[in-house]
Amino acid sequence: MDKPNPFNQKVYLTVSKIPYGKIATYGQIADLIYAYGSARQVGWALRRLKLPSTIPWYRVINSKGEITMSLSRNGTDWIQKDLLIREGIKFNSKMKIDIKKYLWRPNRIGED
DNA sequence: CATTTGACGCTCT
DNA sequence: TAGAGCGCCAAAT
Repeated sequence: MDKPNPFNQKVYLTVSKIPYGKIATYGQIADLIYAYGSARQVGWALRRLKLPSTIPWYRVINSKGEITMSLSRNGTDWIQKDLLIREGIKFNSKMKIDIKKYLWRPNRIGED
């Protein structure tokens, strides 16, 4: 079975805080867990998730405001798109999200 | 142990 | 605005 890595746990914890209808980027998550520059490791952590999961993994996208499509994801990328649309997030003609509008802003003062 | 791969991201052209 | 190049770091081969 999977050994619980501290890094992964931090990723899952942070991702779990993303509110409904909002999104976060890989780099943002990495930054929040004090691992600036390790965006790829965030992706690696989410890849290890078994679906279905209680973690809103689908609310994490890349900095371009789009879902990272990859054959290695075995179709989970399209599932992600569907789930986001179900939360009211809109995609434009280029399959992109208005990141400025939906980006999650972690514990700001007076929030949370 | 060396090399490649990958759910990323910033910078330069 | 788009695309190419480079840096990043853990896991897989």
